Amino acid sequence: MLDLKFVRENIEEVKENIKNRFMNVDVDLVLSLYEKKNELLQEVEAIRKQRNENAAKMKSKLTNEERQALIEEGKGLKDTIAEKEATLNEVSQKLDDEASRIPNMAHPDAPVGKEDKDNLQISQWGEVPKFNFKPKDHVQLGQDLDIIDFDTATKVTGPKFYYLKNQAVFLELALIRYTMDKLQAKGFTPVITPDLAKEEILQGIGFNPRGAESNIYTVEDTGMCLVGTAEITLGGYLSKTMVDANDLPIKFAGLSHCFRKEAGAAGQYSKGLYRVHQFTKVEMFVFCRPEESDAMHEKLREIEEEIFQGLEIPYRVVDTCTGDLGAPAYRKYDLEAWMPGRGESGDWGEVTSTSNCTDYQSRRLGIKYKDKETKEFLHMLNGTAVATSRAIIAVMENFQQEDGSILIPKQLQPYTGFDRIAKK
RNA sequence: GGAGAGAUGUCCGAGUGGUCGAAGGAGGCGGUCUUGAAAACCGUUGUGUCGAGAGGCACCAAGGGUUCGAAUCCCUUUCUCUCCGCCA
Repeated sequence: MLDLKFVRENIEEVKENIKNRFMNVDVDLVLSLYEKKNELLQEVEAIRKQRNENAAKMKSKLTNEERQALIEEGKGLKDTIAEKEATLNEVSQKLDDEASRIPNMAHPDAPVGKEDKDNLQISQWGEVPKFNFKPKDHVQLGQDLDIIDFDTATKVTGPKFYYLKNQAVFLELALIRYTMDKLQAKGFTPVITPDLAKEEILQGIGFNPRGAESNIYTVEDTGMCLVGTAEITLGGYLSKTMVDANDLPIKFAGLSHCFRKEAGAAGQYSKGLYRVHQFTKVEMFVFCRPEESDAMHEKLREIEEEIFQGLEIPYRVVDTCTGDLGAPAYRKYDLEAWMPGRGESGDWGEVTSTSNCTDYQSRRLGIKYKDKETKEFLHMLNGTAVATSRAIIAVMENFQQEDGSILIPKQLQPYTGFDRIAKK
């Protein structure tokens, strides 16, 4: 969440930012609650002071009457404090609810716009493949080669689940290992994270675990949720800690499953593996000094590009518009890979996304860094290294051959142990 | 899962319900001494929050409770250690 002092001093900028993001938050309500909370806080503290003074008086020798009088007075103070505190808690809770709905400020260069068509393409890499046959989509390929089974998953679990079989298993494992090796070489600490996390961590990261619009599965009676991304467990890793500035930047490469409800999402553009309830992802996560975060964000984007270049998959990079930024993001880049089976005759489909969330998450999670002069909230960034489901789509569809087989990108072959997936 | 012990500041470690934001030591920082260093000595050394400021309030694993008053008493939870059981 934003610093409320900042909100108080930059009311118009905050409102403008909310408008640019096409969100609806009542900033004036937040400010009036903030003011009210501070008033109540001061009242409560003034009475607590009286209580402390009253208690201090009783340290000295007193007559019974004097003592009794003080005790009576103390009892009265105690009741008053209890009442005031109850109101204070109520107001604080309301304030917290409202304030956490205010999104992060956006980078001044982030394009202003409402939806994905307003995103700004900033580069493109690779050649869109031209087939001298009609390319299949990955659903067809997966079925023909017996490597992905949606129908059985629907029977056993439900729609938007899948079994990977045969070589697809090794393709997924290869993508993970290929990515982990690259990231480890770049100084990221490899991590396999839990797939569940507490609600408070979700909220700190900026996810809303509750409500109809939530994309998150909650596990009944446990206070936990299935994570939608390792961003949650990696960001939560340092919650409530003070980091030594010399240890920054801290870089994690986290492998986890990702679970998303994806309610209502269906249709041609989300078919097959594209939008599923469970997938596997290697996520990059960085904690750094505020002054480093812009450069670090560019670095994460470059790493994502390097990974897809290594896979020889054509992609373009877009600078996400304000309306399409998640609430915690200050700026976001997406890589969209070419997917020959998408839409009528192929289309770009998002495969990675990297966000600089500045101190929006660290403030809520309580993650600071310290050096000689400073103790401040640090900046947190995340980026997809590889979401295996979508990477598998890109590999299958781009590398398909006329005979229905699929070639494996060169850099992946040492990890798969085979260079082609063909019909048995 | 069962039985027991414990959790205090950067670390070690004391703490009878009121004089405890917390003894003492170590470490850090500043200084005296020294050609320099060590030793010795002196001083200083938590965080958060509200407030323009003065200053206040909160925090002794976390959350509740008892009390005029809780680091100290009671309950719950978490974690650590020892022993037993179970287990991939």
